[in-house]
Amino acid sequence: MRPPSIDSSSLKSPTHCNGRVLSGEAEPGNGRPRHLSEPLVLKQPEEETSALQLLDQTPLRHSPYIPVPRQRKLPEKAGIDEVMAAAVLTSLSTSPVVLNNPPSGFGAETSCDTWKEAPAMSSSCSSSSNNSGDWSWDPPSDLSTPSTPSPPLSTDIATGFLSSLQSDIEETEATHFLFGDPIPRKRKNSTKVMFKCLWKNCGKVLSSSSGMQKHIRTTHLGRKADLDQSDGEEDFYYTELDINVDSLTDGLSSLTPVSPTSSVPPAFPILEEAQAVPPVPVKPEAPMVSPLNLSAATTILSQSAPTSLCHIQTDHAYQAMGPSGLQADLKSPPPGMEISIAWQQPSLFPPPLPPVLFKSPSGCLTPIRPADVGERRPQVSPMPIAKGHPLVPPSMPKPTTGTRKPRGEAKKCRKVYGMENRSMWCTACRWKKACQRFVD
DNA sequence: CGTGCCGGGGT
DNA sequence: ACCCCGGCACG
Ligand SMILES: [Zn+2]
Repeated sequence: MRPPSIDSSSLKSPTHCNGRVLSGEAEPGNGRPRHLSEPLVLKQPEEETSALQLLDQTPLRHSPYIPVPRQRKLPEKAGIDEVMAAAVLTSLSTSPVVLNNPPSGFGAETSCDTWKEAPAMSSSCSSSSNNSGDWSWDPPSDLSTPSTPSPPLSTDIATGFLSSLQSDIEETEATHFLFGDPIPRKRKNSTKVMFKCLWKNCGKVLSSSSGMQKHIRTTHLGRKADLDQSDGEEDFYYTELDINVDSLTDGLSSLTPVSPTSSVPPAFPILEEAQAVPPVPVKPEAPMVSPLNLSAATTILSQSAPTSLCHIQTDHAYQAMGPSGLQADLKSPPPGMEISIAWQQPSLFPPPLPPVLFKSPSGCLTPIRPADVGERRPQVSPMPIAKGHPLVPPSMPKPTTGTRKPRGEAKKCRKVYGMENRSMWCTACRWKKACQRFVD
């Protein structure tokens, strides 16, 4: 259509004379990451090393025992539990603090976000080759958080959600690792749900969760029978079984692997009204039953590690992805050695700000983005399908004021380097995308 | 009004 | 895939 003018085309020469003229002062003439051969590059190893050291400080060797329900032993392998705990602990300690929840810390909402960001998170946590996101924080071959396979555990994790959305980080975690996603919910078919008691020598099976809870409460926890309140603690002691009435699959139903086709991302039916286990089950008369107190601990645990157990965030996936392979070292870390953080910067870097670890207002370090609650403004509708109800038409819908996007408060490349040095920005910033270097 | 970045567009 | 920018929410 438009007759191309020679001028413009020549100016725009896509080959190497990129159009970015401004900010050319400090630049050799063009290309942004063109300083590979500069002596500065030598500095890189050092930075890296220090970073590594920093990491090393984590209590990796002796996991100090975690305040975990002692009674809470599942049918088998306490060993795995330990491993799990260790893993969790490790992750936790590696990432100093992850709970930096802005004002609105809601249950359902949170999980909603979780699912959304979950993929990204898991990718940087344990997954190996999952670059689903456009510019997901590309995780180097990161091998930590061994997704310990645990048959029985997984069984109940598959459904654990239904009972308590935030029952236990362990389970939730495992779920995420196993599926890398939200979990499809349950069979839509003619599947009957049963609840099986996991207590030591009790294989009781009931058809209602409330019944099961009651059973556990009274029979195993030795609680008052009349007490209707459930602490959510019971959830740990029973599991849910899907009995396929249709094809009579029977058996254990095991978990139904998420089918790629029907992932139904948004549908997160967590409506724990049945026993609305509050975040802090501080019932007015809680005796001092040991197993119960744990519930508190558990809760805390799950809070302190909300969805994001990642550690260290390598910088921009963008430039790192470059064919030049700047991140050579994260290729194959020596066996036994995990965490091979290799944050790098193409080159020159009179760092106005150290790129790893950022501290949040609360004074804690925030290694990686919380994988949720951080952004996403149009998340809205904590409650799905609000079927046309003449009542309360414009009540909940608080588009702007209600659902405010916190927007991280860390200075990003733009501000740090300024418009002048735009070439120093991380790729994401240059493209007006979520900053990768100074992630919240 | 600057900043951060989503969504969408161009190549 | 790379790159850019309109436009908007947030401060
Ligand atoms: Zn940036």
